[in-house]
Amino acid sequence: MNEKLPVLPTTSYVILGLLSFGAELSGYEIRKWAQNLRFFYWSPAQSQVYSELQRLEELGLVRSRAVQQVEKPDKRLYQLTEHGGAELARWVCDAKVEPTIVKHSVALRLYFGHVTKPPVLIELLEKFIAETQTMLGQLAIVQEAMENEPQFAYSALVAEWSHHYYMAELAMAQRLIERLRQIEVPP
Amino acid sequence: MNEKLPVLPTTSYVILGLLSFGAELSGYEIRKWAQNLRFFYWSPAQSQVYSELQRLEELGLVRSRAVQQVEKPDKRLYQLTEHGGAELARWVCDAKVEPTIVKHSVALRLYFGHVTKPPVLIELLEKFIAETQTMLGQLAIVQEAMENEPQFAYSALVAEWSHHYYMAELAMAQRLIERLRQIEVPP
DNA sequence: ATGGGCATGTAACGAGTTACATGATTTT
DNA sequence: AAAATCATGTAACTCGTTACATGCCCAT
Repeated sequence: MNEKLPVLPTTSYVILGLLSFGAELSGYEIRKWAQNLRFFYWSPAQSQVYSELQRLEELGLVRSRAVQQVEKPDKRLYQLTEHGGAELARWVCDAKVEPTIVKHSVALRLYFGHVTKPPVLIELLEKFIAETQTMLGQLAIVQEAMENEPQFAYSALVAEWSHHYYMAELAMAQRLIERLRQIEVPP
Repeated sequence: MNEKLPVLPTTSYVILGLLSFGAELSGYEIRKWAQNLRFFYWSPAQSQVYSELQRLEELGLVRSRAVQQVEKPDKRLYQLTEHGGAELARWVCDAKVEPTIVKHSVALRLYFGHVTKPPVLIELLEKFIAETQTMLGQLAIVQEAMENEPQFAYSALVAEWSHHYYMAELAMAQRLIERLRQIEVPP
């Protein structure tokens, strides 16, 4: 088995990683957890999670068992195999550092700011600030749930990283609004 | 024409936006310019740019003309149509603020830090710092080229935003290394 | 003469989304 | 009674990448 493991997309490692915390998880649970990573890693669609799980099982990186539940729809619980754990560790340790992918549509729209007027851009940045504050609020909830849980020490570290990132975004958006106001007045 | 314009991917607006600076551009030039946006907006593959241009022309948002060159391969130069300019302005002003997509594979690997040991993670963060410094260097070159060019005032603003972002990433990675060193020693 | 930059494009594939379908349970 | 949550999955599609193919110019 897996003599020549195909190159897996990062989404696969997200799934392997979540299973590495030890709990047996359903596709549904993996999906919900993956959404909490959206602060630093865009989470895939629900259907993507299920198809990735199928592939990972075919590759022998995860194993599953069906659970018949009383008065609830059937569940399939997944866990990491030895191969899966080894492959995850290999990826975390040895994979080369890829540049971070950012798709910042607000920055992009500001880049094309000449097609409109500063007040419109200020409004855009104000909406962005509101969005960012919402994200910070959601992040705080996730952070609270991890407090003093030693198994989530690294998760907490990354959450803190995200927190700083969103705070910096907030500060920068506010500074840009100030700048745009200065342009707005003179002519 | 375009009574019902399909929903366009952001990549389309990147192309329309670059053409909105006024110059007639070839696919090749658009691609090269788009790469300078990678600091805040991941640039698409070369083949993607060409196929997007074809679609935009079919939709009447851009117009092209072939240029026969002496002793050089033929060139096709694109420019924005009125429709294209209007659609771009509509997008910049009216499109709703989508959450920023981030795919931070280093943060993700740190999140799964429990599968390895702190020294490995420190090494990972050091590589990340080196990568980030490279990005800052490349950004500085782009920034220099825009200095005192009034048509690129907004571009310069966004470049500054990116600069702050990478500086914050640098600071955070350094802080995380300190933290990991503290974990490393005691047990 | 070898490699890099200019210039365009196609074919095949994989990643990822949207929408749909089903059905039970729990909460409002 | 309606809406949200739990739970899984398929089908159709688009986005985007990789690899390939071509050919000329320019610098070393």
